[in-house]
Amino acid sequence: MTQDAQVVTPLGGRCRRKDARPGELIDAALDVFVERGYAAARLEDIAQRAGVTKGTVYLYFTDKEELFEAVVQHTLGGMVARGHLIAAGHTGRAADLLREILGHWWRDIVCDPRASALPKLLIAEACNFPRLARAYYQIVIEPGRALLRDVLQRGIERGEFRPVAVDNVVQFIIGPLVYRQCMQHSLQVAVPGMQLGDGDFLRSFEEHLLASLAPTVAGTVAP
Amino acid sequence: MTQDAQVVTPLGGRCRRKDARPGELIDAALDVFVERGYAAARLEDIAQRAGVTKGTVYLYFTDKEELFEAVVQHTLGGMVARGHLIAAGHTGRAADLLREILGHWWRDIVCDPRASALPKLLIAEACNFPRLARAYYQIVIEPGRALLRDVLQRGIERGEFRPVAVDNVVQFIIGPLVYRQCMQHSLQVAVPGMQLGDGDFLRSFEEHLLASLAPTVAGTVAP
Amino acid sequence: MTQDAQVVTPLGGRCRRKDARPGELIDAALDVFVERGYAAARLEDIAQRAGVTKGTVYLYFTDKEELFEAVVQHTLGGMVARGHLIAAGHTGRAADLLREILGHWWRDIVCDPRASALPKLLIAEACNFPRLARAYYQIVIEPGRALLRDVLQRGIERGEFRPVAVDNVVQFIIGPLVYRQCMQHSLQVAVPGMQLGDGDFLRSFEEHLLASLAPTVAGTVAP
Amino acid sequence: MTQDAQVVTPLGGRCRRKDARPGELIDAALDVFVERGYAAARLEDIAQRAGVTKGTVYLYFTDKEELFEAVVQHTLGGMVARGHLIAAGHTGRAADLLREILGHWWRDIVCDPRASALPKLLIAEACNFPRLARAYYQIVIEPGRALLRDVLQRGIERGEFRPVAVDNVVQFIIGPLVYRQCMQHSLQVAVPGMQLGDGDFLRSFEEHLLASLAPTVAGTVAP
DNA sequence: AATGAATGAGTATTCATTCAT
DNA sequence: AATGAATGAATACTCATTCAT
Repeated sequence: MTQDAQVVTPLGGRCRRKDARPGELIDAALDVFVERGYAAARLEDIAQRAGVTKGTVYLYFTDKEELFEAVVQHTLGGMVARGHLIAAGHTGRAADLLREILGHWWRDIVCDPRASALPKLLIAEACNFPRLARAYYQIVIEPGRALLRDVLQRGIERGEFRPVAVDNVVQFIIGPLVYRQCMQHSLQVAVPGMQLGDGDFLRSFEEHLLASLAPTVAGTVAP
Repeated sequence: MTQDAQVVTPLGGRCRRKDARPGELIDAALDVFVERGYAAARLEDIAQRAGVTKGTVYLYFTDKEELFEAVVQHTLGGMVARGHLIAAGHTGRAADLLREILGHWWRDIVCDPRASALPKLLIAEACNFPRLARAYYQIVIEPGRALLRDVLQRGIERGEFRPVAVDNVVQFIIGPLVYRQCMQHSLQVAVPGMQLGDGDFLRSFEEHLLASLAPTVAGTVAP
Repeated sequence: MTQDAQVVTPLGGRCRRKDARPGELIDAALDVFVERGYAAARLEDIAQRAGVTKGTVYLYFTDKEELFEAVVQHTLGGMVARGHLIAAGHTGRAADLLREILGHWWRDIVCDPRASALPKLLIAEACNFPRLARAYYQIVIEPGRALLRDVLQRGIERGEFRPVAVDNVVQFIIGPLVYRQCMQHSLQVAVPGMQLGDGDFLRSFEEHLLASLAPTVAGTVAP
Repeated sequence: MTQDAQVVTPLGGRCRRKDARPGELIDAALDVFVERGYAAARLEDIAQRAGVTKGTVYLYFTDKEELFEAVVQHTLGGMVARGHLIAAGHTGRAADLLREILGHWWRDIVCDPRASALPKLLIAEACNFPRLARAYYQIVIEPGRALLRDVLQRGIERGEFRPVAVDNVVQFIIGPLVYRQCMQHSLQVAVPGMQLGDGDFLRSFEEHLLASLAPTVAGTVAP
């Protein structure tokens, strides 16, 4: 009853009640899982970061595994929609679309300290959480690839890009960005001076990709 | 001959193999670390797979952590050194040198089901074992980057490559390969049908890089 | 009343006794340490004797060593303090004060089968637990010596005692009592018939000390 | 065969052969047992200090317990004989005999870093090695007490000492010296600045005892 | 006689999970 | 709904002991 004071939040904002708890726990858990990895993450740390005690976690999640899965599922949701919307509404040049998609990836995910952390988690735990791995594959990876495949194919069909092995090039696009995300949340934390390229990474990367995709006048590329 | 007497142990039980043991333990440890992850790997399992008991591990390594370091050092330490040798002895075109280095990386690491697993391990555990992360950085990452930087710079100086932001391009080279290695040991294990590109990945990648690096006749690249 | 609800636990199982637990654990630990010695004392035995399980010990003490320190502090910490209080409030003859202090030592420590066991423990483990040894020195030994030093000095200044080498005589006072305590918990346990003097030890000891400290008419003491 | 070089020692002294081994091991073991206590003493350290390897210890002693018992038995031997010889041959004043005995105890045992260490060991381990405790009692303690008892009784009979409770006074003589020996090998090792009296301990002690034993002219001792 | 590689039982410590309040 | 005291299974590490050489 005395607690009701909390429900009436002075700022009129979101009040701390049981409805908010799962989200707060998921938030806190994401942080800790990312920092420590699944095995080393302690329920007590997660609870503390969410401002509750260990026991409370079990009111919302049956065990650590379920919490982990909820964290991933919840964080995954926001990562997909945008790309498809962008592609669907785009009518201009394929290069511009590619740039736009990369720009969004960069700003919304790579630069977001929370969103950028998921790949590391999934790479580390996929074998122990195959169900999660499959969800991630279906929700993030396959749609993401399809998106990039479409862009490349569109560009090739229009003669904007040279004909390349689309599925492979998709990996060349995904690889450097995911690699960077992983490093941000692993080695770079442990090795203080470590750099991940020399500034303006996104611009460099766009240029790199478009240079590679540019149609050649003659077959001058590779011997 | 003298060695054979030791290797072919008549009795399955205790046998003296002081010279061979560290290697056998490192081998077994690599397997178990890759399968289970560092934290979940039990010293007893590692020992058992090496055909010894727990205690024996501590005759050769002071720690679980030291064993892990030995695994990394032993598995990848030599690889980068070999790359530098190749580069040092190379006098031909930078593109050929790049191809040669990528070929070695591909065949000796990416295609080796054990060596290819280490980046995933390191990414997963770097935050919890900073000492290990720093060792990996010094043994593998920094030398590897330096190697690729040299190749690129050599190509640019000779006019074989266009002038690019070297440190970034190094990441574009490393990214797709490490990403592939990570996938091989995580999602691909959990998602049966998952593909990592459509065949001839290495050839595609070489072509992709060289196309991007090729000097442009005019500024035709990107607006 | 509110406390009683906790103390009388209806179910033998889990009950919350946060306030009482540390004391119960210290009690149990003293027993086990005395019986087995520090190294041979198993945390599990201590826990069991306190009616809890292993894990519970770690809710209250970070370490076996810290538990040991708590045992020493709790068992002897108050005793010396009491001695100082007695000395501070004493205005009569030094001999009487000395008798009073010895009486307390005798009744509260030598005759307490648990408190009397600590010197033996400390003597046995000091080399392996220097931190503990230093704590014991500061909590028990140095204050105890200071107390006796004061009494002797007071007696000498007042002419009640002859002038003696105070620091040495302090050892002559401590020695027989600590020696007796050690024997009670070692040889006397193993050698059934062993005697530690012939009754009325305390009275004898007081007389012995006061006879030695008595001022001499002439220098008749030693040739 | 090449080893024979060891047998022919250049200095003509005691050569290292199997006959000497047990003694060397006992020597080394005494050191380590005293430093660490029985439980914390590692067979490997003992072996190393004796210049052999762990396995060798088991050629001479069936296990750690037997080695410990051998150490104590062996060291005990030297501690008894002298005192009795002195007493047997003494015809002068009891005080002089007491002084002589204390002097020998002081110089041969208290000041000998090896011999002085036994009491600590036995006090610490008597409960776990009752057989040893009984041996120590019979070989050292009881004869030692008897010796002191005789001296005191002789002094009392001759009127050199006042009539005291002999068995108690024996403890007052033994206590400070044994206490000192224990401290030398325990707290004093761990607490660097610790002092055990202020110099000339032996002289002080003799004086202290003789002052206490001196016959009183009148009943001036204690009320 | 000596070695030292190998063993494996034993224990302090951690942490996910439970449940009385 | 929330707490936090209590649990107990799990594991890294130590060291006395064995035995093939």
